[in-house]
Amino acid sequence: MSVERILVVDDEPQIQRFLRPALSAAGYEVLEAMTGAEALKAAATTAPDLVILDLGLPDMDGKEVIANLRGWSQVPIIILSARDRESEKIAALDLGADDYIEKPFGIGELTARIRTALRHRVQMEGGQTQLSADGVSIDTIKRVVTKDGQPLRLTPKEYDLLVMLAHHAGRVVTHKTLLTSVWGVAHGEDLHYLRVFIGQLRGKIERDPADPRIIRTEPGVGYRFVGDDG
Amino acid sequence: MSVERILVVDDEPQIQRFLRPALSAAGYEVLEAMTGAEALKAAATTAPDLVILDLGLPDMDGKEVIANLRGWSQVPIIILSARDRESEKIAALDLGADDYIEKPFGIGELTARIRTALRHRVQMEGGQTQLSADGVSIDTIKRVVTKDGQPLRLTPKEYDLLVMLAHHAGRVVTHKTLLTSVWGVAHGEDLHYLRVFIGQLRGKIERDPADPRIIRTEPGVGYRFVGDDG
DNA sequence: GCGCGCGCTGAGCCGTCTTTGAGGAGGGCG
DNA sequence: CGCCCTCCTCAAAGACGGCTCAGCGCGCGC
Repeated sequence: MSVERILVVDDEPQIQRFLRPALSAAGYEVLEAMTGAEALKAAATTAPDLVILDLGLPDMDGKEVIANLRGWSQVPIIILSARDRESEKIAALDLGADDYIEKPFGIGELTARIRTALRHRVQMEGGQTQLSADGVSIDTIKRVVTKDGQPLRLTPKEYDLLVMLAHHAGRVVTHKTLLTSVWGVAHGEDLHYLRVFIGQLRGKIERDPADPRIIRTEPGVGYRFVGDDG
Repeated sequence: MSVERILVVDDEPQIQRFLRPALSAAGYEVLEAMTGAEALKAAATTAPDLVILDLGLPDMDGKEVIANLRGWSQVPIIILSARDRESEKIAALDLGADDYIEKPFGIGELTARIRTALRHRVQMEGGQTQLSADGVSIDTIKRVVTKDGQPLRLTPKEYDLLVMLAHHAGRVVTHKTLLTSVWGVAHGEDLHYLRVFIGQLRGKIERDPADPRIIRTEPGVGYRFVGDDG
């Protein structure tokens, strides 16, 4: 397993200064966000393995952040909060948070709860760097896509879209997940973008774009990348 | 979802007297055990959906119970404890417990954490084999339904309906439950939708749609998904 | 300035899914 | 036996989602 990446969302610098070295020492890579908007953007662009979220953010309610994240991502979320009102806890957990820790807390407990949350995560083949399907192969390290050995010219958006789909090979990726990760959280509803770019991608990678084998449409839900193993 | 069964392991009668009515009121079926040995036996024989475990047991250390359970079961475990030593929490979580709640606690928080833990279980089960019945198998992670190995084309509503029924395999799901979960609360009375779509589903998954084996009609009540195990 | 590649937007067409309606089979009960 | 309630089937409309194409704007290199 490669190093897990944790997004820490907190507007208090002292918390960041406390958590960053502690989590680094525990072997995690730490990403930071100070506001809810930053957090959503970072979650979409960097796809962290876990999110630690302070409920008290300057720009939006932490509960909104949870709800937005859960609209398109299954990433584990651990809430940190100084508020110990039971209704807050219940609301956050029912919105989809995975754990809720009250301040003050010990770093040992936090890392133990992080390990627990990461255990829950459904095992996926995220670390793949080489994928292939029907003559098309993707090398995410070289950032090169070839079809029958010939290199293909893909635009940045086309490439991001293809990689996102390929990382979830065999599974359906919802419209919202694709839009959020490729275009950003602000475009989670712009379905039309997706249709146009899927069309362009198919034109480049499919043998017969009218009968797509690699990128299948799942009506009303999203798209599915079908790899060589089915 | 059928009624989830929760095993409460605690040797203090007042805790049992407190939890039993509270959990029953929240819609769960409560099983009880007073000792670690009883708990392990009960877990093995009744296969509860979740275990609530007090660390302070008379006959053995709660941590042993966790370790033993984890040797053969993935059932979610929530620890209750009056001991708030951080090392206890860390040890329990790293042994495989899913959550750790300190006494005293609110019943609202407990049920919220129960819901969270049960949510995880559904995710994990989805990753496993998933249900099969009479040649039809459903994989909710890939979102694929196959019949005798051949993938089936199901529309979104058909798929939602089938998954809803399969999640409650062996039990009757009422018309109203199906309608509100697939079509939304506004269509809780549109029984006709259900009849049409059940008909379409049977046409696709049953060997003989006129003599349905997988989706049985329960006249006046609802429908029942019958899995391979009965 | 000019051309080009890329991303975004709008319009139109098409196929499928959903909804709706009508008609008929089966079973319980007076 | 005949009525009525529940359930099933079939078919057609309309709505919706999906695909394609054409065009515009922007930034970059020449």
